[in-house]
Amino acid sequence: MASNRKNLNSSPQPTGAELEILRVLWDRGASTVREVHESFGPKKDVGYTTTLKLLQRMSEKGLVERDQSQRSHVYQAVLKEEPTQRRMVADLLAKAFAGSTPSLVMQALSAKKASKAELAEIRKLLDEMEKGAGK
Amino acid sequence: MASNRKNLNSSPQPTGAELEILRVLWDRGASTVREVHESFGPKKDVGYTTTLKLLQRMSEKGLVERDQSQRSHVYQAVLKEEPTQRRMVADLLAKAFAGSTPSLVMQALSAKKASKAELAEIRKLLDEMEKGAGK
DNA sequence: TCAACACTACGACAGTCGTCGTATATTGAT
DNA sequence: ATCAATATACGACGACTGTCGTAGTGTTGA
Repeated sequence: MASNRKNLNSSPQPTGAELEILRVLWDRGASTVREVHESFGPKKDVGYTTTLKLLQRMSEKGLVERDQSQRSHVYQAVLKEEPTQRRMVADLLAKAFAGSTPSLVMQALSAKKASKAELAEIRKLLDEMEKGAGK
Repeated sequence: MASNRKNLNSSPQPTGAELEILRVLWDRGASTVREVHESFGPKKDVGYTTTLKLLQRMSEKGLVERDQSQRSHVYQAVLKEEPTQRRMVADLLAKAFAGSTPSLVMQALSAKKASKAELAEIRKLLDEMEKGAGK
């Protein structure tokens, strides 16, 4: 029996709801369930125990880590922001864009028009990229 | 009763497996189940009826359309490639990147290094973008 | 001290996903 | 006419998701 052939080594690709929670954890750092839950504000109208359950399951999966030393457990992200984003964008790139980065960038830009400052930032990225990518 | 509040108007966000099928349909145009199935090749080792079922469900959801006039039904994508890609990248942008397009572009570039030609193509995109986005 | 409150644990549920197995119908060649 | 090959239809299953309800337990202020 060669193992469960499902995750375990290759990171677990967070689901939509999990991602929303990770965003909060990435933005505010280690937080209690209550803090995560409240930072969803009036949008995302969902029960407290839902957030709790999600966090507990994420903990089992190893997406977050929890400190149980206080009465209110404190959770923090295990998955790091950039690598996680990279994995997800790479996945989308492969699955939906047949690997074409320019297509993806194009749709990203047309989906949400970037400010001048952002465009400049991207240009700078390209410069650095080109330097590195000699060939 | 104000409707089911679940899809119906806003397109259904294809799942991973559905996306793989859409890719085939986008690339080769209308195809039979067999054609779709075979174009997965030896990778994606899955039964024929799985592909069939997927296509049937996609048809129910309105993601694809089928022509039953032949014995082998012919399926074609209803969802158009670019708008679908745009929706998905917009979604990822919001959920995982807190709306920062430069971050997304950065991770896209570092996930799969682009060729010089591709970098040039992206640059061109930026030029056009900047022209349009006067402010 | 004790009632109101805050937290976690746990189980449940309906819906979706990807995957098949099996039944049935159609076709084409022998 | 029959048989093997090929299609579709359909139901099922286990896993996973997002969502709660409820029970139990610790905390605290009047």
